[in-house]
Amino acid sequence: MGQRGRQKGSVGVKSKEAILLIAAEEFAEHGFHQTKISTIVKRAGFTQPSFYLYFASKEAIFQELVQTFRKKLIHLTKKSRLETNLDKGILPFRIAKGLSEIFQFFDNNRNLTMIGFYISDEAEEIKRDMVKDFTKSLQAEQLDHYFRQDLDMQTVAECITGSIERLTITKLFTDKKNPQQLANEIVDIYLYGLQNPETIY
Amino acid sequence: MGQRGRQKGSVGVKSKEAILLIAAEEFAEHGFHQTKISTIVKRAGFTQPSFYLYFASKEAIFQELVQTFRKKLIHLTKKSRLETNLDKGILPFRIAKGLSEIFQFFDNNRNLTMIGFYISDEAEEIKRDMVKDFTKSLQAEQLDHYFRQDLDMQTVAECITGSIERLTITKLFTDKKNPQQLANEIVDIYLYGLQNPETIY
Amino acid sequence: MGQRGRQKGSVGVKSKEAILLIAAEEFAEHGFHQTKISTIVKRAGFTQPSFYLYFASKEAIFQELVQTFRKKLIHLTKKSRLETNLDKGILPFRIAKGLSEIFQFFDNNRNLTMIGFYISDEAEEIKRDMVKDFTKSLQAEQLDHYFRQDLDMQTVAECITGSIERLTITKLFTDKKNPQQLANEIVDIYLYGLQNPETIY
Amino acid sequence: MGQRGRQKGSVGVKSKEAILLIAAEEFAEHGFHQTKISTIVKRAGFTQPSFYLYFASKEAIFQELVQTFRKKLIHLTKKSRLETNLDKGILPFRIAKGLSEIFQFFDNNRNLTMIGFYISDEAEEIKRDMVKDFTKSLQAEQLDHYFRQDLDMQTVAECITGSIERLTITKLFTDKKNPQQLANEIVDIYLYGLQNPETIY
DNA sequence: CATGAATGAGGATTCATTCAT
DNA sequence: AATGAATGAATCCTCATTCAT
Repeated sequence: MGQRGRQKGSVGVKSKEAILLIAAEEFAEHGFHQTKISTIVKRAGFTQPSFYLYFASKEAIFQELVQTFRKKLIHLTKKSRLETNLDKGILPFRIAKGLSEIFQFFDNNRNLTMIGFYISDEAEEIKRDMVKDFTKSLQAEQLDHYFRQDLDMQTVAECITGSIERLTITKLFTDKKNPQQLANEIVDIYLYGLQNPETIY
Repeated sequence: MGQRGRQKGSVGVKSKEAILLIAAEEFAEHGFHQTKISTIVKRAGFTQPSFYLYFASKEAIFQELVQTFRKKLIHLTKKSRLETNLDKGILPFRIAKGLSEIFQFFDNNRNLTMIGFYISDEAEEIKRDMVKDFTKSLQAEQLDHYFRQDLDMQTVAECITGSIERLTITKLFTDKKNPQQLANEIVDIYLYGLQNPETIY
Repeated sequence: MGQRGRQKGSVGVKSKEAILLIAAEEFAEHGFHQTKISTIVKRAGFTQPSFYLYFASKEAIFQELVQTFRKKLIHLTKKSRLETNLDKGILPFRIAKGLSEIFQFFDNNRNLTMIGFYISDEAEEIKRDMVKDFTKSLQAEQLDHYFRQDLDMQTVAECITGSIERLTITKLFTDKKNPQQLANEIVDIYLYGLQNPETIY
Repeated sequence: MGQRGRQKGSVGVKSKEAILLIAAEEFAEHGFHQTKISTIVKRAGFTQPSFYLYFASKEAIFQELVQTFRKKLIHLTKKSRLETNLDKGILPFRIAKGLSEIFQFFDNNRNLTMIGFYISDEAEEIKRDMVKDFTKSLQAEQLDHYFRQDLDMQTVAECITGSIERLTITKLFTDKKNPQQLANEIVDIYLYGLQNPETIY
């Protein structure tokens, strides 16, 4: 049991990765319950027992995909923060870059994103982490008086996260807009608001 | 079969509603696949065949709940539009009222909302309708120069919808904020943006 | 789950009993692991799901059989003790009667005995209880000086239990000797020993 | 296939014996069906195919262990008989010695005994042989008038075998009594019986 | 209006065993 | 002498659904 998945040869590694790849497709398209191991395995050119050579259960492979997504996302966040510290660019550009990277990452990992950000039970937790992260950044800028003092930055973070969530599905994954565009638009909307500055009330 | 659902007797109606109520709870909490008819029926104090007296299948009862949600939401939207036309109040207030009513509706119909807005396959379509609706309103105000001319109002509508989606789950259903508060905050954020107006770059 | 097996109608009860009966045969003949639910159910004229209408699992039905055996055996023991107290007959006769009843019970419940006394994991425990019971009786007689003072009555009880175990398989279940005969022989052997009283060393 | 088991190299022999040793442990503890080749092989530090280098199947290795037990037991019996013939000691001592040797053998080969005497299908046959052996000896002594004439010596042999069976499990393998003690007690019980010789009825 | 009883169809998982190297 | 990789063949179990009453 603990032995599972510790193959050393390259053939086994490849088989495992082939299964993971197809599993990601299946889970992304059909969700957890409607995805059948038999289908995954058949598509990968194996028989059912082979699956259990590499994964302990259906839950296990799903978790592996979720964790992969999560780790990559965390890595992205960390990297982003480091760069941010060094970066001397102006604020909107910096924010846009961060968002753009997220969209880019989602775009490059569509199946994984579907699984980790939408389908899995951990999706909520993952988003919570994202919100936490956003909140911290936003609050920092708020302290620096870049942002309005009267806003609840956690609510703002939730809003932005929700916007990302939606735009990813409706614009990014439908190939209607690219990561950069989406990032720019979000920044534009959230930074300056809808109100026409020329209109006076 | 053609007979199904045409019960007129009050006993049957009550039974059906009891089942619907519990089904909503179960679907909302466990999702479609993990909800078992046996559980619903047991909780409602019936036996399995009784279920099929009122609903053609598991899909059917789920659909019935989704449609109930959808109709109510459409009704809300229509009512809102009618009132809006008559309403002569200033814009932010009017928008906030519309949002508040949505949140209020979600709050009053938590299980139904979970099902129709989050769990069902139609959720996407329902949100699309909501986005369409928002887009129309936003574009109207844009034409009236209340809103900035350079914004893609469909994207804005997606953003707002995503924000509602998230805040409903994280703030409304956790009883952290009430409908009015959430509506006000959204309006505040989207209308005026994050940028501190006093800070000049 | 907790509901399983609580059928009220007589048909269900009969079905359950039919399954139990055949299951006893199968388990007795093939042991736990080699007994297949599919076989039991097929022989009983049902399909697999019906099995789970009455029993939670393969383990569950096996346990039910074991417990039935155990309860019956305990009941026998208790009854035997009560009668013993009233009985004023001479000792050997009383012992023989008790043993005879055990053999009779085993003979009347061959499959159940195979399961509870030989196959199940609880067999050891059941025998331990039997040994405990015998030990108590034997020690009582020892205190009354009917039996030799220098014997470890627990060992004697183990010996008798082992003898019963073996004779049941080799003589009783092969129809070579009947319960009464076996009981008498055991009494004769254990009470008076092998040694020829006429031979002097 | 024809090659199997004919290894001459010392490495192979050692590997085979290592596997046999561990297999004995596993079979003794978990029985035939619950013992997994994968476990045996893992514990022995090999991979599954290596197993089939030495044994044709799971049944085969089990049989090998059973046969080892059986041969050793037969050897013991033969030796015992030879010695017996030469032995001029008095009867009870001789019998006790024989029993003691059996218990000693069981004690020295616990796993093998569990397998051959309790778990295997051949256990019955092996016990039958033991009974046959005992019967012959007992009948010889009966002819010599050392034992009572009115006893069915085969039944006695069954009883003794059952007693051995039980005491081995409950007293010997639990380290509560040693081979010599057990042998003496059995002789004492079976030879002289339970009845208090001083009590007259 | 309601139920006791039963099932069709499928899906995850296990394990002994083998092939190619 | 040994192994990485793979599989055939089962087996338990679940759940929506239906039939006869």
